Amino acid sequence: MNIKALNGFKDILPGEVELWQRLEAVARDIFARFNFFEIRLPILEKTDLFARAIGEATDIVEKEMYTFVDKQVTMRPEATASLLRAYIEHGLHVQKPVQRLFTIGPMFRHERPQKGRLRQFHQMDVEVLGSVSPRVDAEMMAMGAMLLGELGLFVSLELNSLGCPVCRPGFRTSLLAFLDDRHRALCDDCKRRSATNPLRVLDCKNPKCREQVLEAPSLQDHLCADCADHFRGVQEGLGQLGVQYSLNKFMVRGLDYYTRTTFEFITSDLGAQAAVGAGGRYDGLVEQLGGPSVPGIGFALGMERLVLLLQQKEDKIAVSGIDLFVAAIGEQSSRHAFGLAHALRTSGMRVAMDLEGRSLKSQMKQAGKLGAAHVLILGEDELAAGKAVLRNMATKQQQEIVLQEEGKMVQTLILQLKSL
RNA sequence: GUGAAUGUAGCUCAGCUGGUGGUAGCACUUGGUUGUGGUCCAAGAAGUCGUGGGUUCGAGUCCCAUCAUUCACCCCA
Repeated sequence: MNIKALNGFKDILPGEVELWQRLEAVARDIFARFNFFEIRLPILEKTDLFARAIGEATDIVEKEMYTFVDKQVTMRPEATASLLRAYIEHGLHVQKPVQRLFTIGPMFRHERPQKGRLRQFHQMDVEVLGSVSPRVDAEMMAMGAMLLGELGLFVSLELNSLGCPVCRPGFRTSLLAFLDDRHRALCDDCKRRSATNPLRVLDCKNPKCREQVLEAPSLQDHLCADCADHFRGVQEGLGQLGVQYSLNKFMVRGLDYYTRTTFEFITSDLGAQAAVGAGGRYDGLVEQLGGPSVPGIGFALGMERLVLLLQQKEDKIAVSGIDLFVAAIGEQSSRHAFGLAHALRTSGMRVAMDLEGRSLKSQMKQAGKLGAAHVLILGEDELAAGKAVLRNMATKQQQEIVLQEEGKMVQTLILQLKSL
């Protein structure tokens, strides 16, 4: 019986995990600069939460959720629903009129895995609740762009406005009329979509549909006065902050809750999984979930996809080395070194030693691989003479050190490591 | 859920029209240096050739099934 990880579930091993740590460190730094606070959320929620937030008719809810049917609970397929549930449950709108929150963690969707798409994947999710200001929208995108920029990634930003419950029905009607005229020319999926979710036809990848849809009415032309004002404000803000973007009238969202601003960070380097980050405004959602009437906007970054891009850059991540390797020869020395290494670690140093009784040569090799700055060699001869040899691995300089009682020895070594 | 490709050492891969599993690279262990790393050299260890059937004197190689992986569709971050 050979047990392997589940299809679509991955181990992140040493060597790759450093990239994840760097990604998270950069992200946390930038989120802090923009005054966002972390919130940690459970992975399991009532199934109903996702059905109501994401939309009963979406693919995610219809066929991709990991649900314990008997318990009516589901492993979260995205973060926004859980975050809003917590926001409402704890009355966060009362504590602050505008809440800026982020969360980082695994999400679960039962899809067929492929490049940049796993069944357990990780997102960094950022949300602002309580503001309708178009500057917030612009700021969110600027923050995303800054994050990607500081990671050294070149990703483009696409922007659209989906309108609101006031203007979208009108657009829908004219879109439906347009699609009806060309029903025959559409692919089978789009024939179905015309009935269920006509907006989706706009971003069908089938070339035939794309051609048909080129002349389709544009959402941007059907916005009501308020939405048009808002959309103008967003673009003005982006311009002021120097964020590069392009308008894409065909971009719609797969989740039902989006209104007005939607955007995607897109790369051409990941095959079919072009979106490394996406989000938008969801002004009615909090209320729809039983909370106060509070507007919101958020976006999520796909961490696997960002890590793939970082790997493609092939920047070598310097593995942070250790301070000291204690090399001992013989049982007596090894016993002495065992205690000394522990004392050094207690005082805050990164220390390694070999516990397998290997040759000095082998121990030196290990020290080299671990990136040890120094090696303390404790041989039988040295021990007998009450001494040890300290070697600087970079300069190859060595110097003798008189062995002392452990506490003093630690002090001496800390000083010597700086000077040698 | 649909389609295609691929499964040989821990990893990356050779292995032609069936004839004893590789002086292959990386990684690992040991040695060259009786006690000194990164380079170099040598040796060593490591495999039910995904699994199960079939064809054949003989299958890693051909056929069937099955499982897994990958890419794409779909969907999405």
